[in-house]
Amino acid sequence: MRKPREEMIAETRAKLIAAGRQAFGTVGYAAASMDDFTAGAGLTRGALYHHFGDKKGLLQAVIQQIDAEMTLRLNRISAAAPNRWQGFVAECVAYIEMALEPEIQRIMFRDGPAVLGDVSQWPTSNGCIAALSRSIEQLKADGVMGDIDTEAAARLINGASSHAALWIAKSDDPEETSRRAVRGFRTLLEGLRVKG
Amino acid sequence: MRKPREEMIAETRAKLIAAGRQAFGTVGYAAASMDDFTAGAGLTRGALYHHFGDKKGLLQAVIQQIDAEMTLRLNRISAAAPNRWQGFVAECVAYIEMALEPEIQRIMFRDGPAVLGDVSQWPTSNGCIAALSRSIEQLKADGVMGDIDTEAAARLINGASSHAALWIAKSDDPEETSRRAVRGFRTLLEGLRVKG
DNA sequence: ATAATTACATACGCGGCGTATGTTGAAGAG
DNA sequence: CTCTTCAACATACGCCGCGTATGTAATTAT
Repeated sequence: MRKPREEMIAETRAKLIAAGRQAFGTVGYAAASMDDFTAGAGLTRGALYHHFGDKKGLLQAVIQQIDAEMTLRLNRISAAAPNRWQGFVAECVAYIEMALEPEIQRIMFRDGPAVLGDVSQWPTSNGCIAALSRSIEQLKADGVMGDIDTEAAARLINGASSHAALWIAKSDDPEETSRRAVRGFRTLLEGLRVKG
Repeated sequence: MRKPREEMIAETRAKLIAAGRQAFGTVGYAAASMDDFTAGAGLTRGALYHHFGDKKGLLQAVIQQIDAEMTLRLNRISAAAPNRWQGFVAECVAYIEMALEPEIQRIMFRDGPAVLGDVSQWPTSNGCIAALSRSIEQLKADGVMGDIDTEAAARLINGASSHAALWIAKSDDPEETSRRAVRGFRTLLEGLRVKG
């Protein structure tokens, strides 16, 4: 073997991130015992502190990983749409629906902001905001969307989406609530569209 | 004195809520030591557990108090506007600006949801959502706002507002960012208005 | 070959939380 | 008026989790 060393290290890091992600996503950040989930990965807290500095550092790494996955999914969805506007709407709807997944919801929309502050401000993990901004910029260039500050629009839409997801997830009838939220959201977006 | 007993009890409760509110609003919920801030109020953790059950119970009481204050402020603002639509917009803008206040931001938009789950779902502290919903309902009845699910609209707007506030608060130039956010927000609301 | 650094594990102390157990003073019964 | 009872707290104790300091084995550098 050429580089067993670096591979082992990368593997250790990956194990810790996976273990933390699992724990944070289920019991939540505060209730996740470092002793417990590192032991579950066959390691100790020593490894965690060595690689990530502290508990927050691991959370940051987990968020970065999830954000990358979300960004990839969003890009694929918008690319698959027949035109830019529909791609944009699909992207937003997908964002709401992703926020329904318990792991994403808990880590990205709850504990993340609470522990690290506004996550979208972190330069390492603003992939989703950036993806939304790109879509909006293109729509404005195409004349499909009216005059609105790009970043402001991206953040307002981001906020509406994540809150909508929380609303859906906590409701008694998530399916029905999801339909209501998505319909309202489409109406909201339609208001930004230039009428032809 | 007629009822010194109940007054003392209410005073104790008020002291605990005030102390917790101060601590939660500055150092945050997780870092707030119950021993410390109860001692600051001349009490002990025993009083806290007696009245509120646990730390989360106190947070809930604090949130309820703040929510009542916010609701009152929002109602006054919308009532002071020349017409319903302007009152509604002013209400939304005020909501953004309230979310700029550190105490409100920290407790209502960060630690609250992280610890208790979606706060707007709590029957005791959904005053702001209810206020928004009432305004929207009236606008729809007046024919000023188009067809959109009332609660969905309220929650989407609520989410956009709170996220906008986070964005503003964390930015390098809050004044400028605030202007951008409010402008974008007005554009967003304008899209929901029935054109005449 | 030895020195130095990396990648972890182990050990220790501290602080915070929850509970179990007092203690005091006020309300109600006789 | 006295005794009982219960509410409104304070005190005491133990557990758990975090952070750090230290130890150790393996790899790399010289």
